[in-house]
Amino acid sequence: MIRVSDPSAQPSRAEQRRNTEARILAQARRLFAESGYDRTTIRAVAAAADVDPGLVMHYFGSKEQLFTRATEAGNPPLPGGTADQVAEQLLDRLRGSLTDEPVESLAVLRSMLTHPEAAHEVRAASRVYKDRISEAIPDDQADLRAAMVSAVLIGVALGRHMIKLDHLADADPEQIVEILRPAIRSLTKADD
Amino acid sequence: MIRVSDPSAQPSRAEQRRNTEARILAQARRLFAESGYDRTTIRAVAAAADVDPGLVMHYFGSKEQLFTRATEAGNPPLPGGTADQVAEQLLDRLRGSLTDEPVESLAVLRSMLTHPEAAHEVRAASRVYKDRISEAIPDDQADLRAAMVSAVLIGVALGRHMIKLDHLADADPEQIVEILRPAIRSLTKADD
DNA sequence: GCTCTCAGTCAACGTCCGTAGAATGATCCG
DNA sequence: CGGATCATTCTACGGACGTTGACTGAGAGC
Repeated sequence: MIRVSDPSAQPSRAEQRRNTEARILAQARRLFAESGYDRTTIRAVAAAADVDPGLVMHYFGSKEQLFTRATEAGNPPLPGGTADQVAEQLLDRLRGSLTDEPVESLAVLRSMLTHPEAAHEVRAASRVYKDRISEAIPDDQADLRAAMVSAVLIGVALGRHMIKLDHLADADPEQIVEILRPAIRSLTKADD
Repeated sequence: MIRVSDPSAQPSRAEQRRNTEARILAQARRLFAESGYDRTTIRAVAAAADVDPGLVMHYFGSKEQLFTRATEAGNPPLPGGTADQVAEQLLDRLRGSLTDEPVESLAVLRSMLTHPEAAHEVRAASRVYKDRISEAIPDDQADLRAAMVSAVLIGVALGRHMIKLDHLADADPEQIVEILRPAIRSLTKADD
């Protein structure tokens, strides 16, 4: 009997550990996204994962490292291209984040104003955009424009998912994208 | 001798209380803006104001009420007008917030992702914008567009003051306003 | 001058937190 | 079968927090 490939078999010890670890990580992501770093306690994560708090420490070392593990995912880099192509790629990203909310991103966003490491991750993610945008628009303002694109996208995601601004929280994602398209295009174009 | 009008006189008891209260409020604003609601402790505020923690409770009742008092200020309502006029008023507001950072607003912004009441205050402030924008553009998308304007402005303020995005954190305010103008105008215009 | 008021201090409470370390018991391997 | 390994739990420490209530002492009003 081959344990690894038999789904009906009882899990091996290694499997069980992976399962437990994954369960803890999933609950950690959820709680970090809902409540942010400070208000999420290791005890609460452990309870949600039906596990002892000590086990969370045993596996992840500290709350800080748990947060790091829970939020590491990395948005894939943009393909790049012309200014208009980049703008459209950014709008695609936005559309995605408006519908199926990636929970790792929400955990980072929720904590970025009070937890320095979360803010650092946001800055790092923003640089990914910057590089593509700066390539596409050969302007001496390109870097600033790129940063403002990030700021705008962050603002819209925040307004929808966390602050829950009236009319934005429950609007049709496609409509949001349509309204925002000219704004993004104006930011990713040199001069005016 | 008229106590009230003589600045060299020792402060009356009432004056002294007002001074102390103001000192506590100023430090509370500063710390809430720097660290957010959760990470700001009453003990820290009291220490910064050179006062006993019990006194803060005595004057403000609770940490929650201290936060409310520290963040109440209210941005004045927009004058209103045509779509382009409203857009220009919004950009003026932005320019202001990019330079002399009103500390009450920063306290609210810093806490809005983790403290429900702060988020509520942001939603309330956003409605002020919404009303003027909706007046200016007779579109059935007006409410959504207004919310997105708020989201964009919040995103830029956040990116500059709190996340400190590269190139945005130390850019010239006027340049930011210029770059953002077409984007805001595209949002405050019906159709496209 | 004698109360009364009130700004301000002090010490303590109960609670919750992150974390440490010993204990337990099932599983793995030789 | 027997010992090593390791997933998991239990108990507890030390510190920080919001909040409370008793206390002190200087000014205000009569």
